[in-house]
Amino acid sequence: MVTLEDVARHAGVSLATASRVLNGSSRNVGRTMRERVEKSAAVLGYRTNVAAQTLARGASNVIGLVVHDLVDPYFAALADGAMRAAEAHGHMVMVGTTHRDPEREIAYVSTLNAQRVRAVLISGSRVTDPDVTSRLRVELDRYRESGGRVACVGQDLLGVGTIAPANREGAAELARSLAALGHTRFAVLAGPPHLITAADRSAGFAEALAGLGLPEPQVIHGPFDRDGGYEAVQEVAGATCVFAVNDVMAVGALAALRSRGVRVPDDISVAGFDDIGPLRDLTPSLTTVRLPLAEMGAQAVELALSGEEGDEPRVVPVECEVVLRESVRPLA
Amino acid sequence: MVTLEDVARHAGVSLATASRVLNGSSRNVGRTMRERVEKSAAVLGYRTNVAAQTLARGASNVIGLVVHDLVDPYFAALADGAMRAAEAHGHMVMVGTTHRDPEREIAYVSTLNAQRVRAVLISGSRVTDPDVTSRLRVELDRYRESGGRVACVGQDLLGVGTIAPANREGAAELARSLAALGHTRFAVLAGPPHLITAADRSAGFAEALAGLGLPEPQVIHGPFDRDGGYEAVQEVAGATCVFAVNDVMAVGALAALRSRGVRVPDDISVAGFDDIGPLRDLTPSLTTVRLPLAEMGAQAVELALSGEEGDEPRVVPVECEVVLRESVRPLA
DNA sequence: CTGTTAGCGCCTTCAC
DNA sequence: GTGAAGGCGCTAACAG
Repeated sequence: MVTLEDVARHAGVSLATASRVLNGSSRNVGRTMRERVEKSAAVLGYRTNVAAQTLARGASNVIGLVVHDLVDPYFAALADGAMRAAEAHGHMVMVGTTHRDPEREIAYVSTLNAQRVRAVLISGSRVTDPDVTSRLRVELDRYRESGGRVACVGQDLLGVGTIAPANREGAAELARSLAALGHTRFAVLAGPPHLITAADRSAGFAEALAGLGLPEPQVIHGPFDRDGGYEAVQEVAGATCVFAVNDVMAVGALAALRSRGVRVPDDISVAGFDDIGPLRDLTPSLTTVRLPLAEMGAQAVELALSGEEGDEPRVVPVECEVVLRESVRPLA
Repeated sequence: MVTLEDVARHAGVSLATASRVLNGSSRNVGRTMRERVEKSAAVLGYRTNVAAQTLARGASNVIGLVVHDLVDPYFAALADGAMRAAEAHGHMVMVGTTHRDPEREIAYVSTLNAQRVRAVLISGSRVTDPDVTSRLRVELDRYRESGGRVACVGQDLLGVGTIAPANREGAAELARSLAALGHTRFAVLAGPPHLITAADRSAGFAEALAGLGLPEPQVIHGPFDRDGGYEAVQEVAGATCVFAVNDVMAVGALAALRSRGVRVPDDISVAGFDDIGPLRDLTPSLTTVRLPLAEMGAQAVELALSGEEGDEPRVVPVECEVVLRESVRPLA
């Protein structure tokens, strides 16, 4: 293993000088020495030992990202955006997948703290259980006390900078668009009650309907994934339009309806939420609420990295946009 | 920032003892001291400084994963499998996304080397350009010389342990299955010529047709992504069955056909390759060749971590399985 | 079983 | 502009 010292010796300069030219210091080094060092480094095949650098500097150049499930295109898109932004700052991204277990979210923050990552990004819905939320907060606070930066994508419940999608408003807007098409009887595939994102979308939708004087939607709970949508839609009764609180569930719903010979949108309309890229080519194409996922990931990086140590955490609202597509049709 | 020394002092023991109880050492420590240390650590909120640990141990506990594009479900699934396996070993995963630029693959290996990661996983198709391949090899060799482990998912061209999907055979098998259904005139959406995965699948398909005495397929090159499939399929002329060398391209092809009012499978059959999970609910459901993506990711981790320093690199073949679904229909 | 003591590789003030 | 030297937090011999 080639060390800085090897390079310095080979170049006939001091360790300090070698350090200054090889690892971005603000100090100036003379042309001659600089070139000698660079050449020696190249010849010997020197690679900075980031661990040593991190130890000496007290700050690393990696960003930790905690997601629920990388296979879910929602998080893949978020991660992609975060990685692009991180790279622009010269950082790498370390990913932790909780597979939807909130306890592992806490464990990851601890692990990332141990890694002394530059920043931690928490993404995905918060849960209603105040106990896990507060334990996560404790862990995050501990991390921040030692200089760590944190940002969250989702609900502003952690006392940290947050990229906050307008789930409630987006769902409400969707409800109004759907109602404008003549629908009055709705069903909501609402996901699990303990997931706040799901609950917000469901509530926003219902509130908008109430605001229009329409009857309450039929609310069906279930898992937040494809199979959850598949199962939940079986219980729909009497609705002309189904709102799945995320696109992945909507896909499951479409599959279930198709398998039962129910035509979408002829027999029933379906809408989702998120506007997942890889799902754009579904047939029928899915009416949904678009969230700029990649951007949100990038924003989270910027938010975490920006600002001073003691700043009040900022909350950055993210607007959604209703996208009407084939899976919904106007009611005669 | 609480250090091991703080904990040791607080517990009234030596640094060594504290280290032994807190950071998995094989050495034994007496009940009393052990408990005192654990309590102090908890009270003070101690978190191991992994950078210091890595420096002292000369080995980190993170695994580097290089992918082409995380948003591509192929890589998301691979990454998921790798992360699960890594976690079983107590490792975390750092992801680098090349966005399909081979140069960045090389750069990432260098960066991951600097991080002194425990292992590097290279995934995604190799390219035909011998220059970039050899430069990547040089970088990998440098890393391995300093004790790094490497595994590759794809073609065995890097001189490292490799998880090698049977692209050629899988495509050949698919060709035979399709031919058995009565198809004789095929088109292949072949992706870019420089991507070996694409080339292998295309070649395997053509060879199998030749072996059956069938005419050569129409081969259409283009990008390896959704839009590539969309564009390429427009040039298809006279085929009754189209083979897109990956599922994502097949989705693009389906979209293009639909937009032109061409019905699948009634007017033309379409097949893909990979069996991407989130695409299973497409209509019509996609005939494809299944690859156990998550498993492959996990296998890559095991392969990289296993074996002795100087072992001959192993090549682990991965079999594919043809999955016939609705997008293909027997020819009258 | 427990403590002492060198480093691990690099950064960074402080002199020159 | 350049060099010398202490220290970042932890581990792993080596003694006791």
